[in-house]
Amino acid sequence: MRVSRLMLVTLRDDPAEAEIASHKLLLRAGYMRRLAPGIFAYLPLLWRVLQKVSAIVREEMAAVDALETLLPQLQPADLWRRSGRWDGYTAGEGIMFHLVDRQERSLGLGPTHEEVVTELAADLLRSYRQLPVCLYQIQTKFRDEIRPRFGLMRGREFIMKDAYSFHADEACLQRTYAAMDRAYRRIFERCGLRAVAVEADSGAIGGSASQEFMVTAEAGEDLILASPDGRYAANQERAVSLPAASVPLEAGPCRSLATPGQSSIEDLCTAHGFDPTQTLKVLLLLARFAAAPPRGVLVCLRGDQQLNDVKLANAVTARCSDAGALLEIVPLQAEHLATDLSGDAGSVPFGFLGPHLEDPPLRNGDARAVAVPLLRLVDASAAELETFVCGANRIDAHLVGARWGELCPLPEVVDLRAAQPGERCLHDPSQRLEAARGIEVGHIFQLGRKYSEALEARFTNEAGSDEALWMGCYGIGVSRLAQAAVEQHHDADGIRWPVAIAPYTVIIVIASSQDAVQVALAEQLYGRLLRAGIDVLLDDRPERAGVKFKDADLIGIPWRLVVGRAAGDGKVELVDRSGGTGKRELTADAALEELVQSLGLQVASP
RNA sequence: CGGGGCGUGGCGCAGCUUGGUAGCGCGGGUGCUUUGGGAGCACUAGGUCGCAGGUUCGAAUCCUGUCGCCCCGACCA
Repeated sequence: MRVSRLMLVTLRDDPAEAEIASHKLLLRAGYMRRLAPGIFAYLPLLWRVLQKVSAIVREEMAAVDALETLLPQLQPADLWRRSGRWDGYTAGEGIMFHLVDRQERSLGLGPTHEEVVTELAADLLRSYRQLPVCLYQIQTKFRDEIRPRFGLMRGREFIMKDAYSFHADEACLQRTYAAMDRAYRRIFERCGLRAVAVEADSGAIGGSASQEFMVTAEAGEDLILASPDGRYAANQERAVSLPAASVPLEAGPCRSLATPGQSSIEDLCTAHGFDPTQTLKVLLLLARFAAAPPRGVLVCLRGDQQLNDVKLANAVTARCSDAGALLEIVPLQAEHLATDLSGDAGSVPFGFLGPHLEDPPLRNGDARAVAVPLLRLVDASAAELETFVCGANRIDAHLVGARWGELCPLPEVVDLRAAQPGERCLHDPSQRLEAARGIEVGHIFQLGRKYSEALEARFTNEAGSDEALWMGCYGIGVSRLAQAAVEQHHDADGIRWPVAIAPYTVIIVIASSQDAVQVALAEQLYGRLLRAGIDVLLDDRPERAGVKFKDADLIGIPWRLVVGRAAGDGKVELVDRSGGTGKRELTADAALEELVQSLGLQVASP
């Protein structure tokens, strides 16, 4: 391709709309344009990158016998109602774009395809003899993100590869899951990305095991915690660790302590010389559901620990399975008691809560007081305390030396604390978690039978009886991956694409387009590279050399061939954009030979 | 949705405090010169200052409302 015909528009200044390097560069270098928040036009250069990524994905999917397909993006609401996800995906902070058609039918614009593909499986898969199968597609997904950000990092319309596998039993699912894990590692490696696999929360997709693939980059939205020995890595949402040991509280009977105005752990410890690890943090929260009234949740953590919202949401969801989708969990405020629970706002001593807080007495319609049970959970860090300091459930008072069992029964113990960098690992307490930031570019799940049971996707097993399919699903954010690559591969001058996903592999720069000798040699090289099957750009624009060098650096073509002063002697310069071999003057043939060889191709004769 | 910031030629910005009818850099076009790291000179096209009200003799500037965009939080490939 000739640059003069490429519709290349590069910008000298950083666009005001972009914050992070990759977003700025993709805009500046003419790869994309924003149409609306989270909605982008992929310009020809970027489309080539996306095609190259897709080609690698297709090869690796083929290698694990996945079948490419293309599923509908307009999806009937009924299908989503049957899986139980319609409300969660459309109401409240749901992310599904949805609409009503002229026949008054509700439709959603596909944010993901578990429902559609499971419906297909229910129709097509009847016998264990057909299993396992894996379908995938590379397609635009629509998600009404609460806050689109950073260009392609979090778009409302983006390209995703999503794959779904179906199995006769869990062991088979696990084999495919493992094969996908390996395929994903190959994909990211072939794309030239440094990526790490981490244990992950399954989120709204559901299912059991899941693993994310993170491209490490400072601009990443996720925090990864990993052990130095490489044996453990997890998203902080999911990560587990050993908290620091607590400082034992001096022995003695449980006593009351006046703590006027000391409603925070910090105030309490400062005033009385307690260590935060000796205290109990008691949080009163309100969980809202799609299909049930709100419910109060009482959570106990050790005073120095932080609540992990994701773990809590999972715990609440698991214990309120008939309440419909969990919409949100918010700190319970005094006004909630009256408005959401019809309770008495004065009855809860906020700031001085203890685990023995009674269920809030509520006024029913007939004015009789009824106690609505709180969902009570305790984190292991708090459950392990022999004695502790906690709120007395009276304003301006705490208890010192309280014990589980004496004060109140120990609530259900659940892991609810946020692991932090520097904490000891479970698998080897001599290892301490290290933090890194990452961009999630892939996520694989063992879904189990969640969708197949809901949508009655059943098959006949070897024994002749009917059973629900086992499922897995596997996603890669193709457009996000492209931007993540830029985030990981750029310098002060512009993008430095890995060769495998660069829009073009080589750019021939004619230093002086007025020089007939240079033009002739450049054209000859251009033809030979084209014939060798190399993706080559010829910068034939009547610009000064400096402009072309700047643009070549900015758009990030891995190899630059400069046809300049030495063209008369048949010599050119070969420049490696990643800086590997620097700038060298070679004969045209030698340069071509080297290029072709480094790219593993056959040289074409003049 | 809550908190913060910003809307001025295609892009990046100044002007607004203290109202007087719009400016700089880049980019576009034409010509001459230049020609290996975003050239110089000259000429030129292009903006009802997000929108709507209001105050005023007069509004980019002051007031009210409204819309849009960006950043921080909930969301996720």
